[in-house]
This record gives sequence, structure tokens and C-alpha cells, in this order.
Amino acid sequence: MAETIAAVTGLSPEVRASELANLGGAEAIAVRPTKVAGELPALPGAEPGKVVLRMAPFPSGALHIGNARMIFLNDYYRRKYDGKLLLVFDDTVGSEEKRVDAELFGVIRADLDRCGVPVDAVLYKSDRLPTHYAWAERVIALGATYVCFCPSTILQANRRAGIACPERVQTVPETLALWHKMLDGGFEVGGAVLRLKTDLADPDPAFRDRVLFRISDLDHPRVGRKWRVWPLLEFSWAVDDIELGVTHVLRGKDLVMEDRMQRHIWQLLGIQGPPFVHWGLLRVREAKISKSKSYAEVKSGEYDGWADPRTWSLASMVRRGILTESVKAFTMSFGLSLADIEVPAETLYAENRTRVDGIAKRRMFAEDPVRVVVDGFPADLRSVTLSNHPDLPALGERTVSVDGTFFLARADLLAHAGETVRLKDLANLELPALLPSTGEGPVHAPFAGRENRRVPRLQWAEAASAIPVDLLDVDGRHRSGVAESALRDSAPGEILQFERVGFVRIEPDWTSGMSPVRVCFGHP
RNA sequence: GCUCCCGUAGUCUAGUCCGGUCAAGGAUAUCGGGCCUUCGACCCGACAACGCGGGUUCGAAUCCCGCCGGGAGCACCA
Repeated sequence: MAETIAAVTGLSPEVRASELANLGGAEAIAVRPTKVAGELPALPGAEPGKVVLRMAPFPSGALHIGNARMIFLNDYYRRKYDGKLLLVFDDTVGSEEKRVDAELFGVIRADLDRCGVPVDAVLYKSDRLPTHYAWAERVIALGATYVCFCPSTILQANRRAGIACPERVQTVPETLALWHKMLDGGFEVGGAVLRLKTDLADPDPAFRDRVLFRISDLDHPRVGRKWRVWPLLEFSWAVDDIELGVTHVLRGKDLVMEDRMQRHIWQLLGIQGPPFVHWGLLRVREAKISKSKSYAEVKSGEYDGWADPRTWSLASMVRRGILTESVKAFTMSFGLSLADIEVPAETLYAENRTRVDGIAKRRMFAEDPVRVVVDGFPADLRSVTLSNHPDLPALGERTVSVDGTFFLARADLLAHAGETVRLKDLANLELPALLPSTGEGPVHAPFAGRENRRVPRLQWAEAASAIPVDLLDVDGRHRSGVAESALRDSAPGEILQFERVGFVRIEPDWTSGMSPVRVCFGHP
């Protein structure tokens, strides 16, 4: 067996192909089965055609790589059960630190469109306050709540200590009256909250007498100051998951305490609510995602919009040439694992590489270029035709004019000072031992033959027609260099590979003729 | 500290519910080799894991108990 393999691998591709044909040809065997993400566990009690799911982003930032899991998991189950998927903006008024921004409604919808995840309806929590108020009266009538006047610091301290608030003994009519006073503007901001009575000895302090509604006069970008009493997340969802007919709640593990709260409220009202399904926290090692930092930097103009690579937003993935399919495969590979995980970006890059390698034309790019004059460059060597892809002739070729003067990357030059190197696909030259660490040159290097030698191969750009390139890197820094003239023929949005540098994508707002050519770095 | 969740190779993950088919599969990384005018892709190969300790059982990654380790939550944010 081993001998056979050795014998076969020793043959040239052509010989292999003909030998194989002589043997009757290869059977249609899937050598590399397309990675079908294994079926995820069934949703409890799910019936095809009757499943209703919902996604509830808070509009304070663009969707990022960490949110991708929410999107694709919901989409997966919606398709699996031929169900409906609702987009419900969780735009209650938030807090000083966490503000709703109207611009994000559109950004998020665009993100979903780009991901190929259609939604069956778009709703806004900020439209639903009357429903929440109506349900509030139902729980008040049950005697399950009270209006509390404690400042938040006292409230928290008492909660921690398991001490009951003096208002906890309110009668239903008293609570109802105070609730109406809240709605009618009878209290200052922070002056009163509606709290749910739970067991003050509950082992989880966070669960003790949760706040259901609070007063805020923050200006809401959609509804202004129409509402002054706002529900907190768990109450609003206890209401809406029922009102909207949601059959399964798929959410991150960070919200498990909220499940318990919702169940508690449903139990009070004698309602059977939907089951919850969770997944753990997903972090990409290289991505320090901070929605609030991104928000501030985008708004200040420090970042180049929501597609700035530093945001690790879905839009920035597209900008970098990382296909949505790659992001989807990446996130779905983690399934519904409850473990909180940290994955290196390389895993995502590998996923993308398999999809993009076969479509990206190869181009040569020299960063921090130094002009190199090849002394004795043959007069008859005036042009060379290069394949756009080493393995795929279908991607075509381009012809480059040469005249003996080239741009090479400074780092390449310095790494090979005093050595014989080869301008890839063209000619060999002897690099001088002393090379400038700054300046554009020129450097003179003697011609050393055109035969293909096993020496370091360096990418080059013909000096006469090289074109300037501005490469936006993942850290937001701009790297400058030059590329071969063929880059000019690229289309905006095209994904290319700069040989020995990495995959890049031509910025979509660049148009042919604009200099420099602007590209965004994807990954090695 | 309290509450909940999670522990399979460097990193993820399949398998755990319904114990044997798992002397543990896949991906990625790393290391060899092949191919090749890219440090890319592709091909071949290698390395490498059931957190620890008890128990139940003919048999445990899978069930039970204890321990240890990691993470998240503990807002009048979502």
C-alpha cells in the first residue's frame, strides 16, 4: 500500500490522469465531503409550520461576529421547522450608558439582509407599552407586586441582605393607585418602581423582588417622551413572548436568570410559556468587541463607520472579503454548546480560505517599496505573461511590460541582503549586501540569469507602471505600497490575493482610475 | 461571596439523554513529506484528549457521589 502511494505520488499530474483513465476512471467518490454541519438537536415540542422564533437585538451597535450565532441559529431552526422568525427591536429606553440610536434600526436590518436571513415581521418594543401596562395591571391585581420608593442603592443593599422593603405590605388598591400615579407623572425619575414579590430568601439575590417597571424621561429616538414608565427586559418579554405567539426562545446563556423570571411571571398568571434554548458566549480571541467603544468611535469619526475592521461587525467582515457563508459555517460549527468559548480568528480565516482561494486572482504587492534597478537586464525581455491563479487557468492571465526597474518590498529586500533572489516568474538578481532602511532608492542589483532557480522568490511591481495602493489593515492602520498595474483592472468589491501577503478586497467605493487603489485586508 | 452553567488533544467540536459498535470521529493549529515559479491552495503522513478520586456494572467518556478547575450572572441596562 505504502509503496503504491509512493509510486503514484511520484507521477506527474498528467501521467496520473492518463493512468487513471486506463484503469477505467475514478469513481465518483466525495473525497472531501462538503462539511454539512451536523443536525442540531430538535427544539422541544416543535411542530413543522408552527414554530415562531424571535430575535431581539438592542439597537446600540451594528451586529458583530458575536451576534452571528443568534442570527444563524434562529435562521437554522426557522428553516428546519418551516417556521416564522420575528425581528423585535428591544428598544426600551435603556440607560444613560446604554442608549438607543435610531440609525441602528436600519443598520441591523441591512446586516440581516446581507446574511440572507429574512424576517417575517419587524416590531419595536417601544410601540408595545400599552400591552405591557395592561399586563402590569393583571399582576398588580394578583397582589404580586408593590410600588417601591427606595433609592436604588438602598434597594440593592436590602435585596442583598434579604430585608423586605416597608412598602411590600401594600394592598392591591394601594399599589394600583400608586401605579397610576407613576403613569400620570406623579413621581420623579427614580422616585418609584414597580417590583415583583418573590421569595426574599431566594438563594439568588438577583432574583429577589425584581423591578418590573421604572421611570425614565430619556428621549427615545423613535417615540420621544411619549412614555415615562418603561418595563424592564424580563417583564416585557414575559408579555411579548406570549402576545406574539413565540413558541421557542433562543437566546444567549447570559439571559438564563431572565428565563427564570419570565417563568415565574407566567406561573403567577397560570400561563404555560415557551421553552428556552441557550448557547454559550462566543469570543474571537483577536476581537476585543466593545459595543460602547465602537459606538463612540464610529460617532466621533475615529472609526470609518460601522464597517471599520476594528468593530468586527458583520459589515466589516464583508468589507474584508470574509464571506457570509464562512461566518455562518464558523458560528454554526459550535452548535448549541453551553460552554463559553474563545476561538482564534484563524479558525474563521481557514473557513473563509477554502471558499475564497478558488475565486481570488493573484496579484503582486510591494509594501514600503524600494526602487531596484537591475543592471544588465536583458534588452529582449520586454514583457511577461502571468497566470492569474496557479491552479486555475480559468481565472485567466495578464501580460506585464517590464524594463529592468522594479519596486520590491523593503522587508523582502532587507531579509535577503547579499543573496541571490528571483523576481517571481521573471528573472534572478544579486542583491547588494547593504540596503537602505529608508528612502525609495534606487538600489542597483546585477542581473543573474532568467532560468528558474530554487532561490527565494519575491513579488515585484514594474516601476514604470506600478500603481499606489492603500491597504487598510484589521487594526485600522493604513499600509501603503505599490502593486503591479494589473490591479487597475479590478472591480470594486473584488476579492484578490496579494501573494505572500494575504487576501484583500477592493473597497466597494473605489472606482477604476482613482489613485491610490484602496483595499481592505482580509486575512493571511 | 452567592446563583447558574460548563469541563473530550494547543484551540473548537461529535459522542453523554437510551453504558458495549469509542483501544474516541471531524475541523483547525503544529511538525514531517509531496506538488508548485506565493510563506497560498491541494495531496500524503505524524503528533495529540475523555479534569481528579471513589462508586454501580461483566463492561463507564457515557449512570451516581465527592473534589478540583473554568466561565457567566448578581442594574431602576439589554
